Amino acid sequence: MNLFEYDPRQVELKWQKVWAEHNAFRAVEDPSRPKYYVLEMWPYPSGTLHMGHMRNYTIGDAVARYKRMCGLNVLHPMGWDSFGLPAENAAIKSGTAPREWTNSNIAQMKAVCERFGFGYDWEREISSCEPEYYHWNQWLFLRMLEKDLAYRKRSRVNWCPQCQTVLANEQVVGGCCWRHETTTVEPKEIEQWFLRITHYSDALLEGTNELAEGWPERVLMQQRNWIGKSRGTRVKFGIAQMQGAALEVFTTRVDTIFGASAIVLSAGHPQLERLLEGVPGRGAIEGQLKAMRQKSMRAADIATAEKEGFFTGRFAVNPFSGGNIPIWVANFVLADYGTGAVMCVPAHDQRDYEFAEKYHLPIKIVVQPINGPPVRLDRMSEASTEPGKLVDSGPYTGLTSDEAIVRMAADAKTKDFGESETTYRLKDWGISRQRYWGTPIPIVYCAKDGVVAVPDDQLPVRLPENVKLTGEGQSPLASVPEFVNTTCPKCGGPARRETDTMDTFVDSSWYFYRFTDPHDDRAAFAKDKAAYWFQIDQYIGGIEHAILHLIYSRFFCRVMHDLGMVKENEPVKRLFSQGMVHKDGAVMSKSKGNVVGAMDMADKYGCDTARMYTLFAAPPERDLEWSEQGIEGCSRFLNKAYRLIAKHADRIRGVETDLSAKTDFAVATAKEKLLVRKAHKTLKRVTNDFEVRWHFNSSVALIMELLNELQGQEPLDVEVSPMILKRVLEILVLMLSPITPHIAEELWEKLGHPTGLLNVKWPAYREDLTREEQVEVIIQINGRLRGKILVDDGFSGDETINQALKDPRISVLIAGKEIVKTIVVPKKLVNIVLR
RNA sequence: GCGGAAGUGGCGGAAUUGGCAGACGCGCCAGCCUUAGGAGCUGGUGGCCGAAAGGCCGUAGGGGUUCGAGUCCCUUCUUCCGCACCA
Repeated sequence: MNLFEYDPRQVELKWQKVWAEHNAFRAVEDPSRPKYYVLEMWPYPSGTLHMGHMRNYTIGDAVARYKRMCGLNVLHPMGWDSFGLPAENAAIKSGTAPREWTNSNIAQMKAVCERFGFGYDWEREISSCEPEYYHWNQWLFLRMLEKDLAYRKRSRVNWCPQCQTVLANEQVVGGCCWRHETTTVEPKEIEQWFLRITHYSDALLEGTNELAEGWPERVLMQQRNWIGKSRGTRVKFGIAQMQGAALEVFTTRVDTIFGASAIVLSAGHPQLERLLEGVPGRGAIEGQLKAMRQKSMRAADIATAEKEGFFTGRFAVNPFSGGNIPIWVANFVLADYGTGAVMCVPAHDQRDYEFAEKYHLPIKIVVQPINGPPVRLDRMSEASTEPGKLVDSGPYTGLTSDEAIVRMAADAKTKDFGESETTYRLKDWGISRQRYWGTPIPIVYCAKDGVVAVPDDQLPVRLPENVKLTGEGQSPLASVPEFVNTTCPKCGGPARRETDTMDTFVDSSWYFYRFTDPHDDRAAFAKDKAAYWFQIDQYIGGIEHAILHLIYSRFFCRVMHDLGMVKENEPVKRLFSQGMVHKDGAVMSKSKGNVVGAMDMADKYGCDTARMYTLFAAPPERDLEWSEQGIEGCSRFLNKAYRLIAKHADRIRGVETDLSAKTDFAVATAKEKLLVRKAHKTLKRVTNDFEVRWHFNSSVALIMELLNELQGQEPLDVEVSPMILKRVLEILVLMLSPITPHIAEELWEKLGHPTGLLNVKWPAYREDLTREEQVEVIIQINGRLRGKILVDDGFSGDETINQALKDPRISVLIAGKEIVKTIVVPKKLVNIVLR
């Protein structure tokens, strides 16, 4: 083989073998060393991987390798989020058992990860569909049950007719299934298991402030939005001619209650049936109600739908004013927020205003601005929503909105018709799924003892294999008698197992803890191991998990904290969301048919090239357009680097270098100084890119520049000592090593280091070696570039100005003009302001 | 509608703290080498004027602050993302 020819495949296999032999990426707890836990979100094993998937892991691996070089004890594990619908769907379609299908996909994906040389500690590999893992899902569920954080209730759920299962609120997007965007979610009433995430509503909200330093603002914003905390007042309205009956409304603006001209209920309000009893014209009203309920199904146009409503025939009594106002039903009131009923104050709420205009409800102004002209009914074209001073509001007239809200809530409380209240949009997390391929919920139903938890020593409740999957009807497990029929742990009598399985988001809510102690068969994880590795120093994943996965994970962390299992309140210190990979202008995806296969790229260019291009094509947070021509550039670069080092290898191989030794610049040639400065300047900026900026695209560009400089200074065996050349090339190779680790190892060896890169430190740049003896200073006249001069590095401002004024070109331009002032930025520029 | 991010050559992008706009790469042009090139090497490549030196214009549009603005402020437009009757 030609020694000057770079053969990626051969180089990559060679070094992957060496790493494997040395267990190079095994992480071991070591309290004497600082740790660094870097994690990419574990993937669902869907089969082959394309370059869109690889970006995440490439970023993570570069960071892990860099941190390792900096001397940190790095934990960088990988596992498989291997429960979930696709395996089951594949089974229905092709008859392959879900476990078989899943494990074959895992094998494929692992092969890609290995092919790309990602430095994972494979001894810590976990897979959520294995009983060794889901055992602890069940165990955690039982702990939550004990703490009343898991409970069962009959409730209306979001049912996806395609998935044939229940969806969490988070899995409903615009009224449709998150996985079937054209399938409208239907409401259905069934018994469900819930996790009481709302117990932590405030904690999770408060926690976002603590995360502000390390998490992207938009993720925190989405989470705050999702929690949707709102302070207001709950007020009970009596109902005319119905003794003892009452309707509750929730409002943030109780100060406007004297302006209420109706109570408006959602079409799904539970009290509607009762209200309509004995109302004249009931039949017609129920017809309207039915029509509205059907219409509200069509979720797509809920947002844009015009406000519609009808009068129920009943009146409510305003507890503050004693006045009677009509009770309406309208499509713009949400059933599952607040109390599902609102007071309609047209003058001070835009929606109410529009509604009142349409149905000619009275509009009464009860709040006037503190500053500015008063609002007048005859000039009103929209609601006046600003707080102000109350008018026409009985005993509260004259108070400010803020004062009134406090006073009214207190009065309502005293007179027992309301109180101040905080509501959240966040709902408890329904985890029951009528599916097979998930964690069995460890519960038994006994005729005598009712709902009974499976005792810890009977865990895991194993998912039976060889289950016939049809995709129809209810939970597949219900049709497996060996599974369903069991004995009650309490009384020993016959009992039935719960046949629903857990939402797979349960699996991913705590998996990162399992990585700290992946094979523990007595506990989910050992407390001291988790304590050593946690928090996750850097978590990397797609923005699509901004709400679901990340808020559930935060919830689980808090639960485990309260169970005394972990120290921290938040599992993830820093979160990074990488951009998506596009091809031909669209996100790379199997369904769009624009995927670039990861293995194909590794075969064609080598994985180092593919990794490098992934980092080079765009900064990591931005979307990246994959270009076949673009990757060629990286391929060329690595070839050039290889050739250059191979060419000079003989001359420098045996030379001793010491990267920390002081270079004696006094005897250095101009060429040597130039190369050393370029190397250290590059090193300084690349270090900064890795430490703070995370702009690996710029790191790659800088390394390319350094190579260009080396090439430009050929012949490098003239006026460059072997020692200096070797040192510069070493810096180049070390900077490459987190990005393109295989070729870096190979080149490191060529430079005369037989023991590999695994224990080599990231080089420290030396500030003194980045400095030039002379610096170029630009000269501006009136802010326009008019010349450049070289000045000594140590020059003062005055000396610089003097030299600038002496410059022949400048002196011509300023001749005969008056210098108003000069601005000097040392080592950068002089600006001479004329006239 | 509300909130957020962004807009720089033919393309991906660089410019770290208000200080040489376009680094680096792709593409393109010219040359060298070669039996050959989807290899390698050298040079050029924002627009306009000019033989050149050089000049003018230029970071979505308009305005402002400043000696100096891609960067800060105001405003308009466009794109992407999030929320979308949350009472």
